[in-house]
Amino acid sequence: MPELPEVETVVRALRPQLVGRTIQAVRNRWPRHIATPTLDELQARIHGRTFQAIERRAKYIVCHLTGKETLLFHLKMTGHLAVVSALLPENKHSHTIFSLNNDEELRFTDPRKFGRVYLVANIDDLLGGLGPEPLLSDFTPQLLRTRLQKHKRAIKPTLLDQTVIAGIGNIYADEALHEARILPTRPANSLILSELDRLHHGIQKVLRLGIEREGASISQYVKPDGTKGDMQNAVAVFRRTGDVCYRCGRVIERIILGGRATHFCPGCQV
DNA sequence: ACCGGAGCCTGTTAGC
DNA sequence: TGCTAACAGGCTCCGG
Repeated sequence: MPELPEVETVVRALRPQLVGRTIQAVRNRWPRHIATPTLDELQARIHGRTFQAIERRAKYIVCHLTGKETLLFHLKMTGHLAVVSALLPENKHSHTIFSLNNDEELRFTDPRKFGRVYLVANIDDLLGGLGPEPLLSDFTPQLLRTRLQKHKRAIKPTLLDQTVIAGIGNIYADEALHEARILPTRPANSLILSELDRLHHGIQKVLRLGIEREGASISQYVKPDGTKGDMQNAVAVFRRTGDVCYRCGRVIERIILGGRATHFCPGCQV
């Protein structure tokens, strides 16, 4: 399930393969894969454009093209992007394929069909409502406090709200709360200053660890080259239900919170 | 304004 | 063992 570290890993892999390449054609075998505009308009607007820069914003992959167009991808649950030889046999779930000017193709494959392609002239239309990037310097404990004070619902689903903080998903929310020793059921606006400091530190620590380990290959996620990340071997609580906490020895529990599986240690998270 | 739940999807897993 | 039903969850939309 690609979250900030997984998407960052994908961006870092794709960047040297795509920057400077020109899109010659687009093929699509499932029209709803393209969220905006229509397939016809996408093809008309994208033909002949060159990748100038590729970056990540929240869980979006943002490709700046010549002509002030921006191509974006969201992998959602099972999306996979890779640059491969045009001779490689196609996967039946490769819904949208971009032919490049070097006998390679950028293929967006997604069995679950949650992922989407966007082409926009103004990225703020799509990204304007997102919360701050948790690894940038302007994300301070004070900013975290300001963002969380507005919400009285549980801290775990609040961390998943992309308008509050951008990029955190189910794995890293559970991991950050464990790192910070905070129960996921705590109301977001109930955290005291010392807890906010720990949570700020915990969020950054687990996200940086996830990037360093090139993502968590839990369920479907693999890197663009098809190999696994390593973060699944470094989680403290996620899907460790029934195992002992490395920090205090109590048994990890699993509850449903905000409709999401939530893993925590009842011994050291309060 | 805020919040919880449904819906989107299909491969994988759990349970009978 | 083999089948079916439940589950997985990021995000948007809708209704309370």
